[in-house]
Amino acid sequence: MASEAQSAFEPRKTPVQARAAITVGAISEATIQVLLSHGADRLTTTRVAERAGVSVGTLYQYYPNKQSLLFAALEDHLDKVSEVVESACEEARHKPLAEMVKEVVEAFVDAKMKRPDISMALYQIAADVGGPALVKRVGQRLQRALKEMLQTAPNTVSPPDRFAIEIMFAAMAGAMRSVLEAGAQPAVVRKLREHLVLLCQSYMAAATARRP
Amino acid sequence: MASEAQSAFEPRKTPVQARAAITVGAISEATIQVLLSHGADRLTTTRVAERAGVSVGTLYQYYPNKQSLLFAALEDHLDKVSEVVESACEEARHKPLAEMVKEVVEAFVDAKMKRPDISMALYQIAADVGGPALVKRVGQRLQRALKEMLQTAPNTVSPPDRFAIEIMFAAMAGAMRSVLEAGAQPAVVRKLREHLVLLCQSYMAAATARRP
Amino acid sequence: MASEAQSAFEPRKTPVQARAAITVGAISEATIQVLLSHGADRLTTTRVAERAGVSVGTLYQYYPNKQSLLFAALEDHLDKVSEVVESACEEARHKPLAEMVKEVVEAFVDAKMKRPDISMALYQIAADVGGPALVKRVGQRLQRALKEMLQTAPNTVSPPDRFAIEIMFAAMAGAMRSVLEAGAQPAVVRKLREHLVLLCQSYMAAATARRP
Amino acid sequence: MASEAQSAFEPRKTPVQARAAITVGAISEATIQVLLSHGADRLTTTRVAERAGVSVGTLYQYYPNKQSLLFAALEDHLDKVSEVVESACEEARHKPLAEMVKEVVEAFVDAKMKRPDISMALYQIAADVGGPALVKRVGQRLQRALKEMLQTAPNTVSPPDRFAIEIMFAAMAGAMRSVLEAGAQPAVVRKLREHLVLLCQSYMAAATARRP
DNA sequence: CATGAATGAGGTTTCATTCAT
DNA sequence: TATGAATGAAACCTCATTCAT
Repeated sequence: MASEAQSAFEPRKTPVQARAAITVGAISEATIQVLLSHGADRLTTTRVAERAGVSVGTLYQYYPNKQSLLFAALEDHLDKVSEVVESACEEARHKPLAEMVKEVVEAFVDAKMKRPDISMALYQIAADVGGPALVKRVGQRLQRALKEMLQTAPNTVSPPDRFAIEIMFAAMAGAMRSVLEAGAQPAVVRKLREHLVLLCQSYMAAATARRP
Repeated sequence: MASEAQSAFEPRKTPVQARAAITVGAISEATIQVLLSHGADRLTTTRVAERAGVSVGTLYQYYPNKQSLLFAALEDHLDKVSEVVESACEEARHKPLAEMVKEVVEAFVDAKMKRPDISMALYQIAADVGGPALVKRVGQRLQRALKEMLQTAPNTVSPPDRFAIEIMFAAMAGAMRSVLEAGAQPAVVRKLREHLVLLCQSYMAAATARRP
Repeated sequence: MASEAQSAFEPRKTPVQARAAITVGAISEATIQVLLSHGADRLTTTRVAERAGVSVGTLYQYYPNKQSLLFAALEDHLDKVSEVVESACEEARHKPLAEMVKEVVEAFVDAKMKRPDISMALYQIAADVGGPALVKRVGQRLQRALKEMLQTAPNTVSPPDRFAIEIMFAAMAGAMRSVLEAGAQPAVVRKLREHLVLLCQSYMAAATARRP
Repeated sequence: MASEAQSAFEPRKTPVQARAAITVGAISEATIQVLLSHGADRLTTTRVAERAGVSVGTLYQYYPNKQSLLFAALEDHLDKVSEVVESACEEARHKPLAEMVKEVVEAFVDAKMKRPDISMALYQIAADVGGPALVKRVGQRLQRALKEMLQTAPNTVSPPDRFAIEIMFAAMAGAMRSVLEAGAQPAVVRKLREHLVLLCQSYMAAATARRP
């Protein structure tokens, strides 16, 4: 059901020769580079190909159109972040609620802020490329991981519901975006980390029914 | 033929200027309409002019370029929201912290969700048009209002600092964006309102030092 | 019912200013010129615009795409030929059958061979541009004219039926095409004229039931 | 490994050559298939190769370029039709004129209408691929066969001249094309057969000087 | 002032063809 | 010989912006 909506974005062919795999990697890398150095509206397929050291034609052998190229870049990034957060969720199971939240939030912030430039660059294109749909999909994946983790919290009668988790997730994402767009100074990022932990802890605590 | 029947008490607005105001309004309105009906990437200056019932040339007499057109639309929207929130801040002074937060958050949500279509449409263009800078400017205005309000909270040793307010603001914005992009069903919006109140209240409480 | 199938080919706007009318004429003319001088596969929209002394953008103000440009050229030509044949049909009413056929066939040949270069050039594009559909439409118009003329033939019990007329028409067109593609030497064209008259006369006579 | 188990009596075709023949056949077939399923302007060499189950590279080992590919398809078709008509001409020698014409015309119509889809598909490419020249060559071959046949007609002083034959041939071709492009309904094709016989008979009769 | 025709740089995309593996 | 990845010229088309009327 997701595939039909985005078939126009799916990569065109899977490389079978070694050379092809290298080419795809180079194009993918170049997409980010161009996004960073020229900005979203000066990103042209020709420029990306140039930067990747291939011809435009080659680019179009692997991506059916410009959107799919950007879509893939966004997807890659979100997948990486997702994996990190999912791992954190698994690691934190059965720990006290506050601990859980702390570890997951810190993992999220660290993953997103590892390459602030890329994170920011991708905000530029998200709107044009079906970003919201993609974010939603990834969000659901993470929310499931969060939910399962929270169910293992000790001394809990009923953990926060789906919606609370969704809100928390969106709130974090919003705060990070705001900081990124303000320049993401390391000192600020450190404070953000602390504050988001506090914010999420207090919200989760408020949304959880505890055993007396 | 331009100044017939003009009372001496009316503001010194010549018919020409009055017509100009109408034209600007129409263009501004048309910008949103086109954004809604065609999407950001099919918004052309010609189309906007058409929709507004004027010629492109006329459009360019009021806006130096396309960006300024979009920028103005975004600014308008943010200004309206700001005003609402600022009023709420003034009204809520000296009330208990939880009350304060509740009233302001609800005002914010209501203002933003009054025309969900417009809010969403503007997300599409924010990235291309210096949105972040504008949001930052408006954000600072609101944060000042919030800060001043919070300083009047009773039984408080030290109110939340600038950064906490900023985070809270960004978190709210992020959560609202998420709900908007998911379709903004009225029922969901109601739940959002409640949850954001809870989120902000618990966060503000955690970030405030209280008198024992 | 014809318009829906070809809406993509219809001109984009009707010129309202005098300048625009000149422009459209120039583009139309240039289309034929380029077709003659470069051939169908070297006809590019840029080249046509160049030849017309305007920019590509201007061309696209009046024709939504390349096809519509070629379609218009073909339509123009067929319309002109149609008018000539229709007039001939009206003039020839009530004359003896052989006379009728002679006059109409000669009118057709003359109209088509007036600018053999254009006729030939258009064969090149007919296939790509929905030519058959257009030819069919024009054909029906002419067949109606022929039919009405034939009904006025003296000493006739029943004139040739629709199908015979259609065949005759297609046969003439085929023979002319063949001669055009062979170079359309004037001497050959003269012989063609005579032979087509003979062919059509004998076929029509054979397909007509006469009063004894 | 290329020459195992080869009987001394079989033609000196190495397996490699045999495979080549199969490949060429497959490509040729694929060309028509693609023409039918995608249309002339979406026929690409890669697509043809894919359909034939070989790689583009292989295609280019048998055909120096795209044109030659299409040219070969057209030539094949015309050759098949020619053979049929030539046989009919030989069979019909010495029969009465009307009989001759009837048999040849019917053979022609049947040959062309055996695979109406292929006939139509080839119209699409004829213009781009030197069709006229090819048609002329094939036409001359058939006209010679027709002429020789007509010279054997009994009770004839002078048979129709070259030009009359050419015209008749082109007229038939035109009429068939028209019917094909209108859909080639079987019932229509049957009527076409009858009418073309009539048309050609009456024209040939008119163009022949008979013994009194 | 308004109009809308004209501009043209520049973007996306295709596809015949080549050649290293 | 077969493969299919790579090439890149060249086509189509858009749209922000200008300026004569």
